[in-house]
Amino acid sequence: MSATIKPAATDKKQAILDGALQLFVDQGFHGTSTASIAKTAGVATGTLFHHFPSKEALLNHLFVVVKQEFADSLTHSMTQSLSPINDKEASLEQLITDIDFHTSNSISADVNNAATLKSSANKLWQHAIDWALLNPTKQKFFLQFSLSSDIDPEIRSQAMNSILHFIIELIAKGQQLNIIADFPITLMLENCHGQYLAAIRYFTDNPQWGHDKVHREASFELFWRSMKL
Amino acid sequence: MSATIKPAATDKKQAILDGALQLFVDQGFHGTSTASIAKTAGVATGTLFHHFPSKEALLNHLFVVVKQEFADSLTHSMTQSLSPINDKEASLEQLITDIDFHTSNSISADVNNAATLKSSANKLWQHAIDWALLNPTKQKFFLQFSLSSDIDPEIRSQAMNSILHFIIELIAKGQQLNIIADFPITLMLENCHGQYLAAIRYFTDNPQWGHDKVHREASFELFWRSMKL
DNA sequence: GTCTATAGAAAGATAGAC
DNA sequence: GTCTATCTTTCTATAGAC
Repeated sequence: MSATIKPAATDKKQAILDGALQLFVDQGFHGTSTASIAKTAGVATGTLFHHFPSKEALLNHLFVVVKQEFADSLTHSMTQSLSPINDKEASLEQLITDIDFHTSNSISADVNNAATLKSSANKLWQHAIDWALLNPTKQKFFLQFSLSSDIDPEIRSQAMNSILHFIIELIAKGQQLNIIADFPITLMLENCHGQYLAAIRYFTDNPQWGHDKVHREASFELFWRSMKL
Repeated sequence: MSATIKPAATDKKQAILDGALQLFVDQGFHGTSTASIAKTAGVATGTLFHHFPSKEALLNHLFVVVKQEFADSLTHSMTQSLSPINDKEASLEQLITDIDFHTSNSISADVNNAATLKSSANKLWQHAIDWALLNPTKQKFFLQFSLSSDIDPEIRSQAMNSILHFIIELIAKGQQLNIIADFPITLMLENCHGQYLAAIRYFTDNPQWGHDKVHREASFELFWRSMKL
């Protein structure tokens, strides 16, 4: 339901995940019965418990899947815009390594100044907002369940760290280059996350400004002003 | 009821509210049974439904009470630090009016420059963080239920607007005085809210920095850099 | 106002046929 | 893999004594 083009949910397991996502967002976890999930997905309750051992397992699996989808979208946009030269898969780790050890290279020369780093950060920021606007239900799912006690703590911290890890490293490198302010890094990470959540809440609450250049750029400027040196 | 010293919960209604707050935060709304609330409060289930017509009504009442307590604490701190001269009750509306129409007065002279406005904003920011640190359960309650579909939408928007209204006006006045950047005001409000949530999440997750001057000032600096012109 | 006892509905999960 | 049917537990809310 949420993706633009999809090879039809011949798979009933996917239909269960899709239905659960929508119902969990609308009614909460405990407010949604397994019977209603099965009905929405067009399957029987027995089928749901064939694919997932329990209701909790279904929620945790859904959380990991959606977080991974978001992370993949971000990393994909970064490798596209920052390392189009490399024929091998250009990972974020590689970008960071470039900045760290080869500050006179051609690639890192592109990012080793404030103006270009700001431009790169802007692209990443705008892409993250685009993803939220294209996936409003998944975005609401994050807002509701990222802090929820319904998610297994291990699953949550694991999913969170894997996604935010590359942002931590980027901030650290920006500080070493004297481009990013040198406040405590975990505080800056939390602040970065908080400003992102605020931005997507604003744009989903006010869809008319979602593609307005002034508002989109303003949301990035607010973010960048707090981060830059 | 909520202040530091409390006349003991002789009132069973208050005991129900206290127990519900703790259990809703720990287990979620639908994850908490009315029986467990009554047991925690040391009363019978019949007593709970004598004071509240339904479980939903209990949650909504709790939401309004806690939000109001937070708002009262903020407004009280502002009237103390900004208008100690006035013998009449110094309201926020009055402060804003002072800035607006009497820019050459003695009171408004205190705030009609960037340095003093920054100092006032800092006091407000630090007080808001202190409140969250002194009331960790209520702070978690906000994080979990401010966006939850379990709260009646009318109750929520009413409670939110009444609290954030004076911040909206302060930002608007700061913009008129060319002290605050003139991005769209509702975007700035949402950003302000997001940065506050990020800060209290950081300090509750890392209690060791809760009273560290460097970290506390850093959290304000991050906020102020994005807001100032 | 507060309690005990319970009604009536709905929940998560399972068994077994196909 | 998917279904129907059902078991057992737990839930919200009420009734009525004190």
